[in-house]
Amino acid sequence: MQWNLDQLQAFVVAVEQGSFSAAARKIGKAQSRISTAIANLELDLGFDLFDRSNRLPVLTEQGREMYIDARSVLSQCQRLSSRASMLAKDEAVSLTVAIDEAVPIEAFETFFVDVAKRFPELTLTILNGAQQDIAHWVEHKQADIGVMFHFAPMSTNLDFISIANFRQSLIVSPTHPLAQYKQPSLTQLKQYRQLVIRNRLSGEQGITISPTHWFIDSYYYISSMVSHGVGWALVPEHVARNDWYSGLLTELSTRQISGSLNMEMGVVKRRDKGMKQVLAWMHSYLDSMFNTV
Amino acid sequence: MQWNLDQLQAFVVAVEQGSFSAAARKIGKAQSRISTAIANLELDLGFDLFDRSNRLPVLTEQGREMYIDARSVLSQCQRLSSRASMLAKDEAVSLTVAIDEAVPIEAFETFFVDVAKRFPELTLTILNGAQQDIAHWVEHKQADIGVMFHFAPMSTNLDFISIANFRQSLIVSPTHPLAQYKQPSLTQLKQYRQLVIRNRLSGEQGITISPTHWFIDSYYYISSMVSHGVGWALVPEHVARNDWYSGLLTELSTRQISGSLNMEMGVVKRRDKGMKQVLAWMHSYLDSMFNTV
DNA sequence: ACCACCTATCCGATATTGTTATAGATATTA
DNA sequence: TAATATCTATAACAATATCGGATAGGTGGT
Repeated sequence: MQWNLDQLQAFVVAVEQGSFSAAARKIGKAQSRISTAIANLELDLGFDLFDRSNRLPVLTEQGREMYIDARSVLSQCQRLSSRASMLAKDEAVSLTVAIDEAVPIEAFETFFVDVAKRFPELTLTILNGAQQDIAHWVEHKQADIGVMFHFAPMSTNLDFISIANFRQSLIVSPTHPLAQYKQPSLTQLKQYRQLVIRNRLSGEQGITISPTHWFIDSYYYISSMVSHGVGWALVPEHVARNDWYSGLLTELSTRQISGSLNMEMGVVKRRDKGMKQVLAWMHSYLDSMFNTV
Repeated sequence: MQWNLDQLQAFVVAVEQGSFSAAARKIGKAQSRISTAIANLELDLGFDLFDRSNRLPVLTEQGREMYIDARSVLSQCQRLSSRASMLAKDEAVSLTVAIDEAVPIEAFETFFVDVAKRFPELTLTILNGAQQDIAHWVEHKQADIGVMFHFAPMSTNLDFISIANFRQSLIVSPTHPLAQYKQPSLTQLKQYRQLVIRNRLSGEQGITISPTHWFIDSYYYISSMVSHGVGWALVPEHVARNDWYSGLLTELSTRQISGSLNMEMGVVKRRDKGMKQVLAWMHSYLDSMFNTV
């Protein structure tokens, strides 16, 4: 392999322009350069790329194959260049987004499509983890940005920007004693076991009402256990919605529960990391996605 | 973009070897070349790739990104080179296989996996078509090789190499009058409409027994019409097998039908096309796949 | 302090690449 | 058929880049 990119470019442009002279004009070099470049390339590859028996060169069968490969090499080079110029402007070219598994992922499908459209060269990595992993990943630089729920203040290294509120649902199994009450009172709730979300790492935890309660670190485990009659729980509305429909869970009124039942969903990022263009764009996108509709 | 492949190679090898000197030894060039190559590359990209404050150079954050891109450019180049050397040896680098839709495709899954293993640089295209399309595609160079059934002699331009025999099944709908007989006689069969396969282009056709018959150009249309009680038909065993199980079709004995009920499945290729290595390999593979087990 | 090994830079010889000019070939047009 | 325009290939020569070797300066380990 001694051929070089100039030869490849000469070849590709010649194919696309249909003649060596036209290619030379297009690139802005002397015609002889195209001619010799392609001749050398052919010498190096070991076969002819063009059939020159006619006035205009026409691709040989092998040339047609090489054209495909040459174009793909050049487009890889272009990708390298464009990513390099992003880096030169101190812009990010790869980004890891960590999303709480309890966040409704459907809401982000169009988001990711739009990211791909807006930043075609961006290498995006998506991590999906339990509640407690998200902030941890962001804080320890395994993720650039995270989307998660929270109740309590974050580590001081992290910025939390709220982008949406979710109502919490009070759920029980249809066979649970509480299921007979449409609007259970606090006293009634306190008689039964409550399953409470609790962040394994930070210790951050949800609203605790009943004196008998278990802490669990995943909303999905919680709703599964609730459906088996282990107790009652407060979970984000969408987490349990599928199970209402299938009859595994019943939703009860939360009117008797004092205090805010809203959970914030938001974006976390490291405080020390600059708000690069991509991050800024993502944030304003998510903000308008959830807050203006 | 004025950087070149030598610079990228110097960069990549330097990363992998951990030092410029080691990279120079590895490539077999003077150390100064690596040093200047990388310096020029950095100058061109607009940022440093290595942090040289320590004894050994260590990748910067941007360098880490560029390393990924550089490696992918070089591997594309390698692909181009290896495909070029195939072409120089007059070997095929891309191949189109056309497969009759009536051929059981499951039989070819491991085949394609093995092709990919044996010829990693091969660009494979698979066409799936009705009976009559296959030979046509191969004859008109839209496919290099075809897998199909046949009864009658082929065009003289085509080689047919038999690789397997399939039994034909006699099928009727469970509600069809013939379904009451386990072993229908020829006389009985002649009383009802037969659905016969017929190649739209070549006119090649299957065994015709009943004086009242329709010609249809797809086995799947045939078995679908048979299941609706339109008539009876002879089709390759596997085409109808799913429908036996689901009760849509009944198979009857073919003992009373004289003549061969075997269909040949085989490989077609143009007679004028040389048996390149890939084709030879494919043929012997398919041969042993069907004939030695 | 010494040694081994590293990177950056300078230097002269060499090779490559680039331009211009020209010759031969092939379509188009009058 | 002859003139014209346009194409490719190649020679001649200038500009530039690349080559290996030598050297200077730095760093880490003994």
